[in-house]
Amino acid sequence: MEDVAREAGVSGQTVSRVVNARGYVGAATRERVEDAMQRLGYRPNSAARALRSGRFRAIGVIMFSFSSYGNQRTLDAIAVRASQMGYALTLIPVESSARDTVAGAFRRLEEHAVDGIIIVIEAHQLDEAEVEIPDGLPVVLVDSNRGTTHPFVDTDQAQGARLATEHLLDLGHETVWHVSGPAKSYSAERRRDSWRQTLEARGVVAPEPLQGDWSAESGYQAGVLLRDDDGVTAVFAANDQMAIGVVRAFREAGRDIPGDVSVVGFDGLPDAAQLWPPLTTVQQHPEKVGALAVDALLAELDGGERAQTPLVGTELVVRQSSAAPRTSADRAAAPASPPV
Amino acid sequence: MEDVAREAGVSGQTVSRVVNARGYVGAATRERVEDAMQRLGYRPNSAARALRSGRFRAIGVIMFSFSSYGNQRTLDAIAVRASQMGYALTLIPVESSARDTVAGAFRRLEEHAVDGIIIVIEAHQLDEAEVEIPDGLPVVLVDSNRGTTHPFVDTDQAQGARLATEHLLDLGHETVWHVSGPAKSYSAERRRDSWRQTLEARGVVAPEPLQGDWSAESGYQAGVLLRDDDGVTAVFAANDQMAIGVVRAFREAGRDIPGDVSVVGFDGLPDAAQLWPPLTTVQQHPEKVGALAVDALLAELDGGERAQTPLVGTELVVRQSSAAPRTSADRAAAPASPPV
DNA sequence: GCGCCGTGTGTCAACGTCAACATATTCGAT
DNA sequence: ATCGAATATGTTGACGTTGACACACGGCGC
Repeated sequence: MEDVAREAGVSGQTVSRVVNARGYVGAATRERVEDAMQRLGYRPNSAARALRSGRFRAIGVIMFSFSSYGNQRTLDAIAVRASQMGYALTLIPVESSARDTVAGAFRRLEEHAVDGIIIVIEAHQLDEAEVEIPDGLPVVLVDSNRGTTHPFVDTDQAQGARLATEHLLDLGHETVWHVSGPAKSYSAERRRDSWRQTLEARGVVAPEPLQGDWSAESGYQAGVLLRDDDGVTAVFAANDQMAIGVVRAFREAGRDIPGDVSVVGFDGLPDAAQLWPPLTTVQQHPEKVGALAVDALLAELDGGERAQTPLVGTELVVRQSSAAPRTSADRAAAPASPPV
Repeated sequence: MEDVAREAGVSGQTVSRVVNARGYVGAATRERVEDAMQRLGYRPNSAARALRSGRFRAIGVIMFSFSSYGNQRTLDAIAVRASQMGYALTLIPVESSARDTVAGAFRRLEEHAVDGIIIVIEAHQLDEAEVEIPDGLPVVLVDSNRGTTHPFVDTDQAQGARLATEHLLDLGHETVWHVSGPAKSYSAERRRDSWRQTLEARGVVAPEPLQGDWSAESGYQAGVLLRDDDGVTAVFAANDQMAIGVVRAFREAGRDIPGDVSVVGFDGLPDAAQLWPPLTTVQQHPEKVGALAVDALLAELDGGERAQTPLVGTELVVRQSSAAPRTSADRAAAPASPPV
């Protein structure tokens, strides 16, 4: 900065004023300074700026590595929104929920230069990690309901699961089986609870849910358990990947999708439409979740007020993996042939 | 820091020495200081540190938002490795390759506190953006071959494409069709070139490749064009998503995979094994790419030497979407029925 | 007994920026 | 002609940390 000031024949303060467009600067002077900045390739030093102002214009994100597609998209959206708002994003990956790992992430983040933190980790895993969230920094939680102490943003899991379950019931299926996500997952819990409630509201008995771990492999294993039971005609998988595994299991046993069994997923993976058969799924909007999380954090930062954030809605996308169940007459007529 | 010093009855400098474990500090004093830090919840201020030392202990990553699965994984690996090495990661998303967008990303990154930059953007898109990479900062490129000016790290695209093509030829297919990635993509280009060379090395004429854009949808469209030609018995798609689309197209027309047509992908999506049929693919290792990129950058940072980084190898994973072609006898015997 | 080295601690200045204040100039209103 | 407001620029100090240097003390070898 000093060099620029000398080059332009002004004081450092004037350079500062030009850079920040604050206060009065003569037009000619401004031009001279801008010229000098250009020539010398001057870039303001953010460290000094941060030191002076106490603001870093950076947001920290704590997130599991190897995260789900949805979380990756959320991160992406957070990055985009933060960038729009002139904030940088500092990413702190956490490899497991082991307590010291998560705690270590917080420590690193505290030392690093951030004005606030967005945590994209399942609530239960957070609980498990027994992390005390530092109080100096504003925090927003995603995918979590530790809502009493910090604002949180999330998809409306319950609504989505209801849409999926009702869709299958409306098609005429007597009941709907469920392949749920891992026990520790808050989202999985919400989807499972909502599925059960939806069935019960219709006076239908909910079968015992099978538990997966979000992976297609676990969906396949659940499908293997289900496929030998002829009574199973409709399966709601808690995410698209597990739905893929379920489909594979049934197909492998020669049971047709959706002829013999309807399968609905959850997530809205972009490729779900191109699977064979194209997968009926609940479309999430992680990009909205990410943007809302940033907005909520910035609101806390600026105003100090706790932003009230609504849950982000989902939509059912009906494709070809779900259909009305075969009547017993159908079944006799066409044992197991692929549809067009 | 001042408070801690007062609390412990020492000077600020001694506190600094304790924090950084540098220089001589008496055992009793150290303990007193550590105690005081604990009590007061002292955290060193990174801005001041950076200002003083000129080092930020942070790495910037420039990457397209909505990036491919592979790049997401690479980012993840970069984050993990950087974190291990005590570096924070600053993520700068770029929404399009429009010149000012990318240039803007650089500017933001220069202003922000980073010691070096890793760029995860296709080389051609970089070229197009006509970005001059700033010379003050060490830069490592991923997914690119602008190798003359900066070190670069990448998957061995050519080797992978060769594996896939040779696999199909070895199964007995007369030739191999190819659904390539977008024209602007360096990876796509390398995979296509290698596919062609492999065919020519075997004295086989390469059919005209079809061009997709990495999406399953585009793979489907390519598949629609191919499926009516009975001569097509083997397709190598430049990524798994397009392979999914290709499979759907053939299935939709009643042509069996792998009975009538073999399909091989590229990427090693974790769910590829659970597709129906499980997809033969070329397994990449983005986690290695990310780690190497960080290592190369840190080597530049510390030593100033240009790290020599090898290409990261791939492996062919043979699953059930590829098989020997039917002989004409087979074809007459079993027109189009699903395998187990 | 003298000087020297190793150890432990304090003082000072500087990193680059910007808020606060001080100063200088111009111009219109009285 | 004088004053005050608006405009334009300079000076100073402080943000929190740490490197350079200075100082103080005890033990060792000669």
